[in-house]
Amino acid sequence: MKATDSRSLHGHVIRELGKRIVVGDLRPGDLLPREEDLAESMAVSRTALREALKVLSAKGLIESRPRVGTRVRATHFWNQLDADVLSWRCASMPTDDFIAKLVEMREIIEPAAAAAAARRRTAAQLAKVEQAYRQMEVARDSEAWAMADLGFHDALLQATGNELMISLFSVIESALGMFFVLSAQTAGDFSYSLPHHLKVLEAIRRKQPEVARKAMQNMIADSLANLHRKRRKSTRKTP
Amino acid sequence: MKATDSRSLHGHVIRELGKRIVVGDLRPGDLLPREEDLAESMAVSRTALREALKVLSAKGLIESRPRVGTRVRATHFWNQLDADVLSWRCASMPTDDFIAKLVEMREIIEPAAAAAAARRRTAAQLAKVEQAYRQMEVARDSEAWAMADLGFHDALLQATGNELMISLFSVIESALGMFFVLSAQTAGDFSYSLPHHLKVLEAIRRKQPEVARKAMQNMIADSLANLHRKRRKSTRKTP
DNA sequence: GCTCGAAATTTATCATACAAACGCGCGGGC
DNA sequence: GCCCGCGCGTTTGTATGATAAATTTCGAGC
Repeated sequence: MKATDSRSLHGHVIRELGKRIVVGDLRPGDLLPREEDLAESMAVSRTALREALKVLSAKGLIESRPRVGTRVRATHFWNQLDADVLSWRCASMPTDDFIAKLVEMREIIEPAAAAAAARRRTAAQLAKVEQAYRQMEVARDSEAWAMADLGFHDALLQATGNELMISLFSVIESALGMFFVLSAQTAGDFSYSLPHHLKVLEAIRRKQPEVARKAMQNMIADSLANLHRKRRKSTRKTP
Repeated sequence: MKATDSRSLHGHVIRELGKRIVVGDLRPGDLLPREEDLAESMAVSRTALREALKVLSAKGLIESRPRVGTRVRATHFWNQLDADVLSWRCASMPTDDFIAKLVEMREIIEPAAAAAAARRRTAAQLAKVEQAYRQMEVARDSEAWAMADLGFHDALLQATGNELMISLFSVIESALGMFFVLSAQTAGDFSYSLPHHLKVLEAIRRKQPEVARKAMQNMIADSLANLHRKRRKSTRKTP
């Protein structure tokens, strides 16, 4: 996905205020300073500030009313699935709890996506998945493999033909990508996960939704177990 | 969820332009008129127009660059899960195809949510679900039942403790609500679906994730079958 | 023909002014 | 003494005009 352009001035304001809210520096119910004061304190014009406030308002983070001011809304109003909101949370809140929620979403989507792809894929879409798989087969270094793996999952998502699922997965995946570097998979891994990918591919080719779902579940389970094992072995960052 | 306030001036511009883009009146790649001209054609100041453009930009619908202008982005950049984008699609594109995609998402989320709720619910959260169920039991008119039903699903979602799931469901549900009036369930229905709700509740109480998932799947399947049956009987709006 | 630079156009940002909405307090009526 | 309504002040909403920055385009020079 795309995050708000931080280079532009109001983009910077969006990021700054958005982070402060998501992190909890500004808490729900809190009243922001007057626009004029806030603009001054961030060294931008009121115009630029207001453009930023409008965007944050669209993300459900704040609410402005004449005479009363701008206040932070309750968390249940936030667009939790917004790419920015998600990335701000990821950038600051390294609680395993939140990561677990992201992983849970991934575990829900991907098997369902595999099943949907198996049910509805066109010939062209299947070809794309097959091509991605072949690129995984011939991948030599871990970078090429990571790229091909990404392509496989993307092709699979496209084959579902459901743009809502595609969008959801893309958001979740990019958020997860901020924790687990994609190229973290070392050379030993693909000989490990390649058969899983093959099973998913075969199920999609044969249009067997439930088989595809199960295969994907197995793949995820293995991947997670692998990750945990590695995490335990390597430097433990968890307190 | 909350949609952008249409009463305010820039809110109106957001809705107007957003709809035009989502509907396809303005197609990806199209260049919008200059800000000054566009502002004039919509009878607002350039300030208000720009605030609207910023919001649409945050939703991924458009992209502005100096000297080049503002152009509609490709659909795969759109925040498909944005409440506004979804509602605009619903308000204009009554294709059964899109509804099917929404239903598919719901079918994916709810069983998973039921399972998660069964796995992690606290005592307080269980109490909320039970309370909602009891209100369904005593509901006499269809309006009260619809309200209680909504409460049940909400309590269940809350019990998952995953705000991402809550947000996703809320967005999908409100979009679906634009097609199927919630109170469409007539008196005959709840005696029908109440046992399903009870099974879900029981599974959550006993912390049996897979049982809860299956029960929810059954409930959805019945609900859909019921809907199709009714749709066929009543006036057919489909061409 | 190619390269580099100046110009023109459009968005980005700013400063200022006015309008509208709304809470708050004051004052009058009962 | 208490309630109701009206005016005032504050803050956001909108408008206007000007300037800066970016980037495409076109032309001049080699």
